Amino acid sequence: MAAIAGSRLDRRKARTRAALIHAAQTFIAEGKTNVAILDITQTADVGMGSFYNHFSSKDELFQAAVEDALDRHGAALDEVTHGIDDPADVFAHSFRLTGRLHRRHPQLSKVILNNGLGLATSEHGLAPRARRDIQSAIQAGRFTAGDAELAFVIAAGAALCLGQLLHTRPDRDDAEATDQIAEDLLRAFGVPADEARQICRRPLPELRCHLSSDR
Amino acid sequence: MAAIAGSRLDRRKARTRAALIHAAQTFIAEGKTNVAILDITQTADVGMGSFYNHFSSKDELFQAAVEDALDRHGAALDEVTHGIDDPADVFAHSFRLTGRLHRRHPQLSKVILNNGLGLATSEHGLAPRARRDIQSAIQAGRFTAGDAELAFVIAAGAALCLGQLLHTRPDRDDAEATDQIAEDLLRAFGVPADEARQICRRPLPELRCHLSSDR
DNA sequence: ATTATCTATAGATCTATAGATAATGC
DNA sequence: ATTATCTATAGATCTATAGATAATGC
Repeated sequence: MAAIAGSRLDRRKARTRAALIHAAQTFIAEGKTNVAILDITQTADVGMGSFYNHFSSKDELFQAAVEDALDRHGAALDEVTHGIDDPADVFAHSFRLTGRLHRRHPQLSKVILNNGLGLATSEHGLAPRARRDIQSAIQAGRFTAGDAELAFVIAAGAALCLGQLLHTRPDRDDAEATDQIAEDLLRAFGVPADEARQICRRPLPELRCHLSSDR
Repeated sequence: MAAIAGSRLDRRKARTRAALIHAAQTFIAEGKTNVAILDITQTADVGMGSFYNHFSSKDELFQAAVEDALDRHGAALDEVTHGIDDPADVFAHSFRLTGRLHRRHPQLSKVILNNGLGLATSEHGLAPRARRDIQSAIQAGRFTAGDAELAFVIAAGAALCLGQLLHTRPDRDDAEATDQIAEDLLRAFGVPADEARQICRRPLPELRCHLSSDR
């Protein structure tokens, strides 16, 4: 929509790069990380030679593809938590949105899940935000947990495994399961039960964009 | 030690297979799943042709290697929980042993972690045992959690992310962090705080064998 | 005699680049 | 004139097997 910065040449280049990243995400989501570079460029509808204008190896592309997915997720999180002051509430909103991601944006979700525990150590996406929120909540006295890092371990692990569950059990209600776990986590971190319940029942705003690599 | 079943020929075959699996685990633990089959057979000190006597593709070998790691872990869990009746206690022992695995048997741990969320859906290793224990504990009234599957999601996620943490933060005390999370989980599942604390402070027996693929 | 292993390699596949073409800038 | 793209391919790499050798069974 709005013209992206740079010359037309820059935009063309960005388009090719985006096509490669999108193709890579398609393969990652399918668990096919052994595809030939030619397969990727064909899926991206781009000449084989163009690949090396942007990435010097398949690994570099895949890393960029995961980072792109995490950044989309991160942008969605920022949007949904914008303007919320209570860090416990921010944390809960982020977790609940993440839980809804898996069904609504399965490709994005699968790229993140396929990266596995990389999520927990990444500086993009959910991890840095959850760390920040947990620390803030502890400092503000909203969480009584003693060790922010251990609280993060529990939350990040639950977010990942929940995603896995929602993909392997299509019969389960995603919002219900997600909100239940969010509530459990708040309680585990020291939020009173009734308040935890209330926070996790607030309506979640709809998202605008970011999210889909199939935009 | 004790003679393994079968003829000498069978034992020779088993030795070759084990060498291939062990080599595969070495590479998986390093995150190198793109190695050539020749690299694997050389690491296993086995002829290239022998590979196809045992596996029809690299993928098949890697799957077997992960399964072997999970089974070793599972055998260790069974040993450490043998004779314990209270399912909450069995669960806690399993979790606490798993936490100690990462530093004591880093290769085994890394094979499991590298498999990522596959742990949660596998029928080998921790997952089936944790499911069983959580269900038993709920039925026995030891856990008050309403949904065994969601409790499992939280526990499995925590076990995985904890492993990741213990590898990326060598300064952290592994037993302390593990036992703290185990205690948090018991409380989250409805065990009274003082009892949860007590369970997670019991001494853990030393293990005999299984565990190391570097035996 | 049978079975598993090893060595060596044909053929398939993939990577990375060279050189040609097309699009944009000025 | 410059920059990005495309096509085509040389050379590297890998897979899967054929055929030879070694170990075990009887």
